[in-house]
Amino acid sequence: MSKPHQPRKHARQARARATQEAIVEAAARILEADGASALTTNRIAERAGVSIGSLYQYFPDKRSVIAQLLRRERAALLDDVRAASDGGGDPFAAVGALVDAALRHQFARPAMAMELERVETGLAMDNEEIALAAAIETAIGNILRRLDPQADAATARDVVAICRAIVNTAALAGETDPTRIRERVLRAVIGYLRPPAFSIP
Amino acid sequence: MSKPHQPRKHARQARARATQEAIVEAAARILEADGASALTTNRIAERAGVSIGSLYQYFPDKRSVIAQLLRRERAALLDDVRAASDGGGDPFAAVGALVDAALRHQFARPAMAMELERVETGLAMDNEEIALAAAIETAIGNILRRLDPQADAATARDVVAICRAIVNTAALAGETDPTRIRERVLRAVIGYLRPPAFSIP
DNA sequence: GTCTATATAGAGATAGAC
DNA sequence: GTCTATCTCTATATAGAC
Repeated sequence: MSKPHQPRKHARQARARATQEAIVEAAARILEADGASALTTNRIAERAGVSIGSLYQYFPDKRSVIAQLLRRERAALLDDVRAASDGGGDPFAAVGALVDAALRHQFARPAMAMELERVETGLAMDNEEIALAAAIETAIGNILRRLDPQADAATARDVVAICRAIVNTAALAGETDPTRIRERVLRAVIGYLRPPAFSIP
Repeated sequence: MSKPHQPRKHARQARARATQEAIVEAAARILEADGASALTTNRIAERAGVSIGSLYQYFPDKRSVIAQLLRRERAALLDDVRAASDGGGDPFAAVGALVDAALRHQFARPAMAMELERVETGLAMDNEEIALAAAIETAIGNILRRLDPQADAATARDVVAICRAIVNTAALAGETDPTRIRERVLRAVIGYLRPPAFSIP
């Protein structure tokens, strides 16, 4: 059998996927290194090693590049959260695993996560993003209800918000020790979930 | 004595101050109504009822308009926090007053506060802003130490972050009842401050 | 001192050669 | 399919009349 000189269809598709992923990852790296204001289509193309024309071959506009990065990150978080909810029966351990997932997600690339959040707020969510966000909220709610039977959608949102806020603030202030931050996040989350025994004035 | 037909110096200064304030408030209203991406110098001038040329008579560049808005908001928060720390001896009441101050600040104009935060992150702080932020942190730390003697700068940052995060998330999700939100913020903050009696896994 | 008109720069996006 | 060159738009900021 001679060497085929025309790539098969799925080989081309694989190459196309790789290029798409390179573009998305280039956007991630720019966010990480230089922030949201540096995220221009020309820079994305340059960093991805393709021309601006090629970028627009793969994505209809800038927004869709960011949207795909968002989907990628959210899908990874969803996987992590679901894995956390599989862990055994101890409710405290489950919440601990949930916090770990959130921290891992936020701490893997803290600057990127922060800048992506900033960009996200200015973007309308499409259907797939809404579905992912809802799935994450549901999965988190399932875990939280093991500790706090009244936990609802607002509870899940608050817990995510607390995790993000403490990690982002710590990262901005130059903290780098995840265990110290984990301890603080857990205190806030557990305290939030279990109504304190003392009275609130 | 005839009607003076030339304004005195401090009258001119007062007019100038009023124009400056009108420009800053116009920026605030644009953030509130249309978000950070709509905050252009032309729109600020238009909304303030002056021409773009006049805006640049009062501010050297766009950044300094935003900076003055930031200073205005931070100074107001500092006043509120200091007032909260004056209240009597009960540490829980003091923390409650602190949370109320933060909520009042964030809830007075939630959309504006959120968008201003977004803009802020992309801006380098000047000396006056750094001083204000430090003063706020110190004042909060003084209150927190009444409940938690180990409270340090990171503690104060975390508490502010928790307040902001829960309020912003709630506002984004369409919640409007401040008392419900206050209860959740207090649970998270008090839980964060007092190490729980049960063990953390 | 306030305006209109405009210079300048950089963004997103497209056209058309190869 | 990928590139270079470029269009178009909109932003910040300035110039110069009044």
